[in-house]
Amino acid sequence: MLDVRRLRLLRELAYRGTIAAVAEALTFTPSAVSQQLAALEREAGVALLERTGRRVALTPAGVALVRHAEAVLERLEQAAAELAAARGDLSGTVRIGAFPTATRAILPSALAALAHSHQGLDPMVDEVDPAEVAPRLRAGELDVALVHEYDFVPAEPDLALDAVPLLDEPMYLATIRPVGGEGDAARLLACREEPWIASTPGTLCHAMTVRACQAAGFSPRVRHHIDDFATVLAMVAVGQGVALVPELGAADPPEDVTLTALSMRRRTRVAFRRGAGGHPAVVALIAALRVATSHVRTPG
Amino acid sequence: MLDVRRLRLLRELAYRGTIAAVAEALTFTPSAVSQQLAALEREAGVALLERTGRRVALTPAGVALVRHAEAVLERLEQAAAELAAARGDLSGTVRIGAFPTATRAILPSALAALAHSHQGLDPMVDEVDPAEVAPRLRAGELDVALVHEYDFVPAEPDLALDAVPLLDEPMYLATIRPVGGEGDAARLLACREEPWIASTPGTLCHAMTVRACQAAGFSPRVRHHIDDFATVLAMVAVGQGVALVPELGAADPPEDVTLTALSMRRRTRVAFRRGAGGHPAVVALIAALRVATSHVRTPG
DNA sequence: GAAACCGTTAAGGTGAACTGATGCTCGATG
DNA sequence: CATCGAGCATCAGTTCACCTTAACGGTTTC
Repeated sequence: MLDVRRLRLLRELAYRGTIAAVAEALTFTPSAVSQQLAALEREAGVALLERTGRRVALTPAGVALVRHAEAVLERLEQAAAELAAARGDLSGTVRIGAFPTATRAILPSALAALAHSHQGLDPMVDEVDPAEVAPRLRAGELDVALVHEYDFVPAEPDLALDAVPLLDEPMYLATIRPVGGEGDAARLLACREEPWIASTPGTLCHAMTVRACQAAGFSPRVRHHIDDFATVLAMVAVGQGVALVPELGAADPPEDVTLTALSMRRRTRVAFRRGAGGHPAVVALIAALRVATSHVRTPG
Repeated sequence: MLDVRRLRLLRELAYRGTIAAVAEALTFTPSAVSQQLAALEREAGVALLERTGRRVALTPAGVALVRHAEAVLERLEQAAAELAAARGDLSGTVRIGAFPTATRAILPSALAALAHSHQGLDPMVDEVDPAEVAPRLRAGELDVALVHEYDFVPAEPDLALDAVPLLDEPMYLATIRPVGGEGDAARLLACREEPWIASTPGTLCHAMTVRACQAAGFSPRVRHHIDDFATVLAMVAVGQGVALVPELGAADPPEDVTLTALSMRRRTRVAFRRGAGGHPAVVALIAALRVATSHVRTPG
């Protein structure tokens, strides 16, 4: 019988591309991963890995096997979720991953709601880099994660993960003076000469600002890199530049700031391992998130 | 992550009902099975087994978990089948289980066809007790098996196994003198005073004869217990009794024997582990069986 | 009431799997 | 072209999980 632990290594290899990365993700040494994959290959009787240069790639047979691995792992996840539901007590730790912006804007009230509805549940928040969310969910280091998806910055689908929509907010253009024009492009173009305030380079929010401006036909001159939208608005208020902020980041804006609604939107989703959607802790957390965001949520 | 090997033990327990039987089926000691199931239960956090007297029974949570185990094992079987197909060479051993009657009547020509079409394949036949077919298929000791199903003796469905129909033959009443009457019941009743020749008690074929007569309204007086239908016909020919034989057992009957076709039938199916239907060796063997039985097969 | 059966527990041995070290190949860099 | 680093494979050593043996307690049956 094929060893599921080894299949898990193979799946991880399909996502990460190198044995070293797999080893780091699952806290093994590369040696162990190499040995186990070699054993899997021997057992399979077919070449699953192809040594190309100093990397390894999956053969077609390897890719096919990964699909089966996904299915098996999903079903095991379902089984675990059902056991947790049968356990009933709903205690234990839920590990939540979130970007800094989501942490500040959504999680506090969600955790309050969760504490109220499920006292036994012990939430544990990890602020994680967006790129690390998917791997850490797969590896079981996180149970649920909040992920954003902007127009112009689509999230790539992950076969091992599932997600449900949570928020769908409009984006606002934050300026000092009212902005004229019709349509997103015209309004952004009206600010092409202004200095811009964006998030830290490398983040989704940063890419969102840059790409939106590029779609309007210009490259923004980014003066400040600030992640917290409240701070961003404060900077806008004192004339340091203009910025794009989502509705959740634009609550209670400074008086001097003008917010112009755009048609572009930010969608927030709750991601979890495929199969874990029935896990009572996941269900409870999603419910709490919905409660916490019910005043913002717009029908998507 | 739930351990699939342990889930396999749990599934086997669902079928067999005692830990000792599971241990024997999978060639472990009862101690090992007990320990592993205890570990699974600890891991699950829910009671999966209920100690009732000197036996154990599955709790509802245990039953639910078994369903997941079935699904996982089926998918692993599929993966293995796909790997075998990718391997392509189609070598190795196929273990075939069959009742004695099937062995004699079908397998020789099927194996000849297989040897012709797939030289690399190494068939290995095991004559097995009907009751042992399902467990040994599940345990991986057999890859395919021929199973019979008579009217009055339906086979019980097995969630872990799959099967395709192979044969659907009429049954014959073998006598010395022509039998009058219309309908199966009338014809059998005409022989109610005759001595009967049936198979060994405990076999399906034995049950078939007894139940058919009971359905006709009498209990047959069984004088001889003989499994081989050719021998049965020879006994009928010398006046030792009457018998029910399937078409495959009635090829080339002795001159003195009268065969009266009945409406009751015997269906033969090829069983294999769920998920293994795509395994090239299974595909090849089924094809060979169809070739070997094509002269008998009636549209079912 | 004895015997057979079944499941659990404790103790001990074995093998699988992981770590750490070493060597090799490939690719990038100056 | 030489050097360096990244990445994978292999080998030896160790640890730990799992299985077996042995012994015990409870239950059913004759």
